[in-house]
Amino acid sequence: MTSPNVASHRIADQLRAKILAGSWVPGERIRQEELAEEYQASRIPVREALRILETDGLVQVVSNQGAWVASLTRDECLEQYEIRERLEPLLLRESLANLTAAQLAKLDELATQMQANRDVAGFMQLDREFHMLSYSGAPNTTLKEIVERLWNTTQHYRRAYANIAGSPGLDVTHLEHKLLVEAITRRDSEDAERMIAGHIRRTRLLLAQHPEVFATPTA
Amino acid sequence: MTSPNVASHRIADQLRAKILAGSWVPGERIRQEELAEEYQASRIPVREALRILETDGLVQVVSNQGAWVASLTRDECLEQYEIRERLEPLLLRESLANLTAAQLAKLDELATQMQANRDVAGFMQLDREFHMLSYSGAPNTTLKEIVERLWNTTQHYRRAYANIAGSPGLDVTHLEHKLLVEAITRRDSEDAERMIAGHIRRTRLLLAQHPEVFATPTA
DNA sequence: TATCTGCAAAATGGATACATTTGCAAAGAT
DNA sequence: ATCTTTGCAAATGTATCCATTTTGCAGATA
Repeated sequence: MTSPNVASHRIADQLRAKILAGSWVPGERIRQEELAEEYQASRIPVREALRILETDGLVQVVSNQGAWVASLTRDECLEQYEIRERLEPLLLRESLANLTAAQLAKLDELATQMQANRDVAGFMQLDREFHMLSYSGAPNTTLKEIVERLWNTTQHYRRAYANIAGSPGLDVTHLEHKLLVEAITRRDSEDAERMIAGHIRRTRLLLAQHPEVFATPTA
Repeated sequence: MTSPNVASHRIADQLRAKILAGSWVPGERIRQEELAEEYQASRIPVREALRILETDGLVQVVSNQGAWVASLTRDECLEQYEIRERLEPLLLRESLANLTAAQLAKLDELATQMQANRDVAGFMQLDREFHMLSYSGAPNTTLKEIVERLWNTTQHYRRAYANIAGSPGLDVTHLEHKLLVEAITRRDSEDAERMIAGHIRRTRLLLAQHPEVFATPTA
């Protein structure tokens, strides 16, 4: 429950958006006073916000040392993709039957938009909206939260890869999206499960081939 | 990284232990001032502690209303068991090859101890130690964290069921533990995966038959 | 009797000030 | 020259005080 009239939530929301958008990158130090000044508040709500974002998996807080934008090693990132390969098929299966015709149409529209879109920021947003919409029929609260958290923590590396691959590199991805929509529209849960697992798996294998995505900027 | 010389962590650690031990039950209101007085601190570190425990899934915090010990509906609890059915086999597989002979011996010893043990509190502790040890060979940090979180949030309902079932009701559980140890000792990952998935699944189906476990005490 | 209104008590949210810890840099010793 | 120690500056951790929100009850009204 995120209420915008509470400072800690406002700060958390804005910082979350900035991290997901890539304005803050993994490993970057977060100073409490800096944020406090930026958002015209004291350090107390800033600290609350950092804890909230820690729950989201976007920030790491260490006692007496401070906070950093959460970062993953290559192995950790690949591990999270393996987890997604196990969980998202389950989530999609639970969602499938409850998606409305309007939602199915919107899924197809999003897949088409993504294909036409040329910039990475647009792709990131549409891709996320597409997949989350495909899960929106599921009543599973915990599973949704876990999956969303995994999307959060891997978002930066997905973008880094998209930047490297470029638009032509995403052609297969767009095809997969179309096939996924088709399976979902047929309400074919087995096929849909296979598609989403394969979709995630292919991305994992591609990411594994690009260690430069996980290189630390400096240090 | 939990450092005991920071008040917020001390409070979080002790409250976590109390919740896991069952001294605080799901749905119970947590008042900041109460905790502050109990632990001889101001409300600031208490608030931090509540956020930390929220990350653990043990506490739910709502703006301007307060904090409660996290509680699950029947459906949510069963959902978490389904998630465990997908994730713990993966975790066990990753762990299997790296377990030492000494750890295998300890696993068998724990299974035997559990069988001999007659009180529920002892069972809860030994059972948790047993399964966590079986996963200790895995390098997967995120997966371990997710699984541990799921154990935390479902702990109360597992205990409630153990109390209802009583010692004789756990006979099959003990047998499953022995079979699991055997499969692990043979380094048979396929068999071990099947065993752990079935073990979790059976508990889920038993829990599903006991709605009284999820009854809210009052209100 | 049931419902609504409004005030007061209690609990949470936040700001300021102070305490403690950490890390780095410069000085000293081996 | 390298390693250790010491001390200071910067950042985090906590306490106290005040503001805001919520909640529950008392009283009025239909």
